Amino acid sequence: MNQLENYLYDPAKCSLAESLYKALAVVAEGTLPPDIDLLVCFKALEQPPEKSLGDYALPCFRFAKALKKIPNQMAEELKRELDASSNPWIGSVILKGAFLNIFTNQKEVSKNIIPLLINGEGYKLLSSHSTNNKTKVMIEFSQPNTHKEFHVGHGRNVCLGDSLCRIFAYNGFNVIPVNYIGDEGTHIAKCLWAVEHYTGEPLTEKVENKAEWLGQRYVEANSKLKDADDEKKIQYNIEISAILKAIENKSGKYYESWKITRQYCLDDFSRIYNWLDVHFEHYFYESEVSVASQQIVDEYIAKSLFVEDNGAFGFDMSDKKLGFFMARKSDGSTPYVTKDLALARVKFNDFDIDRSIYVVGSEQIFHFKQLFYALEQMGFEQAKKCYHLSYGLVVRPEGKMSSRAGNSITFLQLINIVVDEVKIYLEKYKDEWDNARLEDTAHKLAVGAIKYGMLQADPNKEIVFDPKEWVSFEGNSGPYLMYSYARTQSILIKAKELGVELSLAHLDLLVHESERDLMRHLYDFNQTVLYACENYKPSTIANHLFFTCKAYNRFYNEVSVMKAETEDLRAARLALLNAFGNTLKKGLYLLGITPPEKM
RNA sequence: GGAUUCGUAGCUCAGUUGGAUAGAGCAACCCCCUUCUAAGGGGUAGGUCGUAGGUUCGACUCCUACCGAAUCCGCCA
Repeated sequence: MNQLENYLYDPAKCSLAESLYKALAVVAEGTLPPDIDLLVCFKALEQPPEKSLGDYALPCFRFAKALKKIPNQMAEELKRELDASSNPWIGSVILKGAFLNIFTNQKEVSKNIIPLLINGEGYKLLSSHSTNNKTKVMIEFSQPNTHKEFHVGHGRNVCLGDSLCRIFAYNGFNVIPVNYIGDEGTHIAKCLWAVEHYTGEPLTEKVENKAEWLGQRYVEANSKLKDADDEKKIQYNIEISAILKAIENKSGKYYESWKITRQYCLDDFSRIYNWLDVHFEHYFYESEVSVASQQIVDEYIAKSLFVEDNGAFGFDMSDKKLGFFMARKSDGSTPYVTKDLALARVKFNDFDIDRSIYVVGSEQIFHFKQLFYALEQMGFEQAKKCYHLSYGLVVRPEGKMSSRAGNSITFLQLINIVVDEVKIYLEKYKDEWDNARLEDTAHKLAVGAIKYGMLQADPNKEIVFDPKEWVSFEGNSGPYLMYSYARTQSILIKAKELGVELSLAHLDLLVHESERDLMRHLYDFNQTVLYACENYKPSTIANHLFFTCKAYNRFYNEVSVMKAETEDLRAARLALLNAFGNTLKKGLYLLGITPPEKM
């Protein structure tokens, strides 16, 4: 049984796998080939393409081949053995060609799943994994640059990273969420340069959104530079370079201005994270690691791992088709990749982590290949446990989003668009609810709409940002899932008013097709979260929840809970409803979403 | 030239690690609120899974080539 240790969240499949293994041994007359073990049996059990076919499907081709039998005959013999196994999970086994379709014993399923989802034990099955408990995983995400716009693309990163943290924690890992703020570099010098030389009005207390204002100055600086003729360009770059130096030397008026403006931006980030209910355990800052990164370069020049090339220093990786990893520019400053080396060392040494995950856009795939290879060559064992979760850009229907083209949308603008739309829907409650409740519900709905929109797509696909779709709350959307949740709560409230209690005594009455289907979706929840964790894909949870909600809403329409035919059936349906509500809430939590109780 | 991702219905996307007849949501058309929230449910229509080969009992899934879209590859992060 120890082979299936990691799969105990699915007792039915584990049990079926054992019966299958025994059945195979009988069919093989004692000697099974070594490549057929319990795990192979477990993985051979699949889901049929249609639920009317059964709960588990077993294609027999592979076993037939291994035991040198005809597939159809193999299936027949296995059916005979499974029928004789008296496994309580097996309802019936249907033979169809070389496929065996297994219907589980519904009584056993409902008995083993619904109580666990009601008392919460079902959600702890993955977290008890002992290996994961000992593994410290640092997940770095968000990494915003100060003095730059925080646009919707940055929002996708935050949603992804935060959800990943929750998913890893659910799977029992020791998770450390960290941020890495880009508070140093040319972009800041450019911003301050524009403020100093080319802005009519200085930054005062009167400016309402200071971070946004600074972001606009950065954009301004870029267009100024782009439009300048060659002579001007040289002059501008000298001015910018001087500002950069001043900041790095930590003295003078630009340093003072950096401190103040930097804080404005950090405050702005905090507001966004709070609104999103995203929290970090630790913040790293680029400005903290620049000194260490210079030392690293010296250290590895001395060890002759880094070599000089055209006045710059770096690591020649051309034999690995990774080009030249530049660690020090010819002017002596360090590019961001070098700071990543220094930061990785801090993570490994000071935080003693086992795994390191970087949530960064797909345009940096090449850089992370270089970085991980460099870390490996520098002797860090953990380099093998580094993973770059890359994700696609957020683009506009007409193409790439860019500040210059005037089609970029800041994350705050998105928030406002969605909040406004949500409030229109909530108008129906304006006489019933006080303002605080209206605001709170609007906030939850807007967060859910945005996060679901960001997470429902596969990470490495681009998201086409169309504002119209982000405020459409029908079908596959965050509000649809939250609405499904609210529907469970209103029934539970009604039940409470009437003094009706749920009961686990008559779960075997849940035989309606919509009930069976919903139960199956609940049963698959843990499997989905495990898959999402192993593949770094919150999107699979989002999709599974969507289909679970579809099953629930069908159930909702096809049968009545409170007006069930008998009291026993009503109590059983309340239990199923409760199990669904809990699971949906837990699933939404893993996406970073808190649903309102009523909407 | 090198690295990487994507191509599935008119549009936006799923497809649980190679399984059976390809799945949703928008948009279109038709039904269902005196019944637990219609931000809901059901139905109709819509497909040569970019193209061509290969691997095998079986390929949207894996391999190769090509076509198309995008990103990155020494002084921006």
